[in-house]
Amino acid sequence: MDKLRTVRGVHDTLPEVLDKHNKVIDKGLKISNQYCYSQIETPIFEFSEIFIKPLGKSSDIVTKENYIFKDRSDDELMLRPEGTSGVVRAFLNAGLIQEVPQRFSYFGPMFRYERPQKGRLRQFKQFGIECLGLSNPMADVEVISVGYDYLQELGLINSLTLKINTLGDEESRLNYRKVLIEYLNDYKSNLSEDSVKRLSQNPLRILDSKNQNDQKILIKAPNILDYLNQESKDRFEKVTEGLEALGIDYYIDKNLVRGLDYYCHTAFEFITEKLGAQGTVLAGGRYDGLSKMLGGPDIPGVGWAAGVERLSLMVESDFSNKPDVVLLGVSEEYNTSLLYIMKSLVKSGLKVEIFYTGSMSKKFKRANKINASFAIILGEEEIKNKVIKLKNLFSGSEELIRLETAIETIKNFSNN
RNA sequence: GCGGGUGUAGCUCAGUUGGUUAGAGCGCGGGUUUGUGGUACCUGAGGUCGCCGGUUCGAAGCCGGUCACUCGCCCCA
Repeated sequence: MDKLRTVRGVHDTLPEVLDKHNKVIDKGLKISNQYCYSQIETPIFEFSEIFIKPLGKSSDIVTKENYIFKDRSDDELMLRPEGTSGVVRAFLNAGLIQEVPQRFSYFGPMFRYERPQKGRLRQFKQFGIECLGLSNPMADVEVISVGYDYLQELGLINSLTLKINTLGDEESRLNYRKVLIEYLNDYKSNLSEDSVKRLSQNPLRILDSKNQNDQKILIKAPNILDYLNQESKDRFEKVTEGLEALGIDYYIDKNLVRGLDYYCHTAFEFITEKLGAQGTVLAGGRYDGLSKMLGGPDIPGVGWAAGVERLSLMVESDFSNKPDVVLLGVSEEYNTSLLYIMKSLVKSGLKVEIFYTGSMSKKFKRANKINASFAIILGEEEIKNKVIKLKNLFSGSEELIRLETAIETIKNFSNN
């Protein structure tokens, strides 16, 4: 039995759960399509630089969560840990910079070698959108708005809150970084071990430390919003004004920083209390530098990604695969005829299941169990008279009628 | 990668201070009903007690390791 298991953090998805995933994805495709985002699909692995350069060499995703391997041509490849880099690479590759803006949606599996938890898997699905070629702050608002509508459509918006922040442009960030380091250096001996490490590598990430002592120190830390240059400040104001104009509630979390190098300006997260430690359900931001990091021209972009499994955990399921009609023969010798009948029913658009084995009693019990509405019964009498017996499983009434008549009856019923 | 919890039948769980053939409910199979269901009753199958090792006359229960899940940290969707 032991060898039959899946590898750690990688799960089978059984029909009932997969149905939820698909609904989550379908809603995303539908909403984003209305906003004229077109679906794109990119490979689940790429040359590893495609991810390493934009995400940052020191990022956790690259240093300890990567699935990097060499193929038989000795190329260093990486299973994708996120979708944005691949989409931008594909966009550049296809020469679509001639026609900006471009709006894309995508979904598919991502891979991160992390310690599994509820809502955190090593193979998980993301649905995301990317808007490329627009530096206008209204594009940020548009993208957040698509996310908002999406979560609303899923019926989840009331259990979520939107946090936003700005990381500013490069100049603002460098200025802020300098004062932050100066401030934190005074408390270096009191900071958590992780934060001391980050002080030299990626000081901004100290801001979202959950360590209580770190938090205390951070209360009086300089605020990034005070170190934005005029341009970055104006930009952020336009974004928040835009959200207000659309009636999208948000709160500014000055400590919200994204872990990936490619982010700048707007960063946002929709979070919930309902999933424990993995509360981020949809998150993204602006990544104007990404295209250049990949070796392309300077193309601005904004986007977000949503965790399909996490959203599914919050979504109600009404999965069923119940047939409109079940077919059962008095004995096994009628199964061939039933298969023939099945074809006509399927062609009429009905869902059908045949019960091949068991006694009549067993077959009816099974029909009840799966909640079928009708049964078509075939036996000696029916064959002789070239009819079928149609039984309404709710009322219990039966009639001997022609197959065509039965199809009409069933169709009328299931259309109501 | 770090720390805590859990691991008995397909599912939810009992299993008394270590002591014969490890239990229940639900579900599953067969039957009461050889052309008729949802109820009821009868009956059957299914467990190397996560895995490996140790302690013991004897381990599902104690000890060590390991694997998986879970909660938190880290990080993120």
